[in-house]
Amino acid sequence: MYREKEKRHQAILDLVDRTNLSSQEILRKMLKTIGLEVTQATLSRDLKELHVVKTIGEDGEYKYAIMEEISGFQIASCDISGNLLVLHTDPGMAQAVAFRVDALGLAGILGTVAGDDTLLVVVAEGYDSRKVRKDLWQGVQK
Amino acid sequence: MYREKEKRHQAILDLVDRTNLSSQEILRKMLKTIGLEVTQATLSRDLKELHVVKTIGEDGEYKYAIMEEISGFQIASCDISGNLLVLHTDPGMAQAVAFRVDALGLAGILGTVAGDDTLLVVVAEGYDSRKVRKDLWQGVQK
DNA sequence: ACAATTTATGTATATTTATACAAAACTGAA
DNA sequence: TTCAGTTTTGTATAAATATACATAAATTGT
Repeated sequence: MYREKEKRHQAILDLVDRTNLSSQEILRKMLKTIGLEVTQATLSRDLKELHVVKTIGEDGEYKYAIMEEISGFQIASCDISGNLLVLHTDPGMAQAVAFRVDALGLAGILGTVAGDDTLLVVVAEGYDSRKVRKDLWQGVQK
Repeated sequence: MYREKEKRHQAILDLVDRTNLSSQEILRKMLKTIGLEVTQATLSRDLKELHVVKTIGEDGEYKYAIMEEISGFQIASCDISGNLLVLHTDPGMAQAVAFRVDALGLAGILGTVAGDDTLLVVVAEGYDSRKVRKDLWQGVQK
């Protein structure tokens, strides 16, 4: 069941990113439609872990959003080793950062694997890791 | 009484910035100690206006904080006219930005006056407005 | 495989936050 | 000043969120 949580976390980040969620109850229903059934209590805990917060949108309405630091500032370092980028993040933030990186859809990135505070980014063959890092960094800054 | 609200908003931003507020009730009590008595309901509305959100701190505990965009991203423009900087912000954000600017404590800045979405920054004599703008911008990013 | 430990989740509920509504305070114009 | 319109606030309460506690599931070490 440990995998369920991860999957759900991904789905949550995804939904938070793409839609305007105004309450955990709505999020719960959305998750239900994709076969992920949990209670509001669990979502409260998930959101806390994921650093997703209830913000005020441009329209003045409440809306859940990923905390801004995630998109850039919470990356502590980004080193290169061959065709791998090794990113260190604040504790527990690797998943969220990975999500952001994936969302960039950079051609030079084959995929990511995230642990708790470390993240591996696999650079595609024929791409310069240094260049990819630069693109990643730029893209991730908002 | 219109002035009370402004004063309170300043105080709120100040407290949010300096202390770890975990609930509106605590904020209410703090404000009370400095002679500002309002109900939780009013604070809920204040925080919405000020774009102050309940985030998760580094220690994993809940904590109110000014939304990050405020510190930089919500500045739409920053023009120079003589010894004045004229900043335009998103609607209702001028106060919050002014607070941030004041907090920088830059020697080249005499003071700020904020409306709703516009903010005047008075540059001290003997300082280059262009340089001050640069410092302000830099300081406000983060 | 088993026991011990850790992690995840639901249930029930406490706590916290948002808001409908009414009243009060303020504003601008005549 | 007085009136009409606007804004702010409190009260009461609805709505939303967090968590104590119990249990189940997963993990670890043997």
